Amino acid sequence: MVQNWKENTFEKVYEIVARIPRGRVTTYGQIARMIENPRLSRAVGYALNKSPQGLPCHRVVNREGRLAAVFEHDGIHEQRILLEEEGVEFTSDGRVVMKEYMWFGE
DNA sequence: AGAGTGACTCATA
DNA sequence: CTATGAGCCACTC
Repeated sequence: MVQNWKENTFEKVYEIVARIPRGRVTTYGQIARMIENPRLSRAVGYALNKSPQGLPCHRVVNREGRLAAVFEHDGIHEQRILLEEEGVEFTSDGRVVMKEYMWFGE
C-alpha cells in the first residue's frame, strides 16, 4: 500500500536508529540511503525530532561528526558523554572520529 | 496551492 | 577554514 508510505519510511528510520550498535554512530544521509531515499536526509532529521522515546538518537550525527545543537544545553554536549561512555572517540574539535565509528549498517 | 522552516548534504568561491 | 547558494523531503500555516 502506498497510502502510508510516509509512516513506513519513518518506521524504517526508527528501526535503523534503534539498530545502531553500541559504540557506533551514523549520519542522517546514511540513514536516508538505507531506506532507499538518499535525499531524505532532511526529513530523517525531522523524523528523529519526532522520534519516540527510548531511541538512541544520540548515535545519529551529521556529516561533520557533530550532533544537532538541540542536544547541547548550557554548553554541555550530553551526546558526547553518552558516546564516550560507549567508547566513541572525539577529535579536539569535539567531533566524532567518523572514519572509525561511522556505521554503514550490516 | 504557495511560502516558510528545519536534528541535512553537496558544490563553489 | 568559513560563507553562500542550491537541492532534497516533510511539516505547518
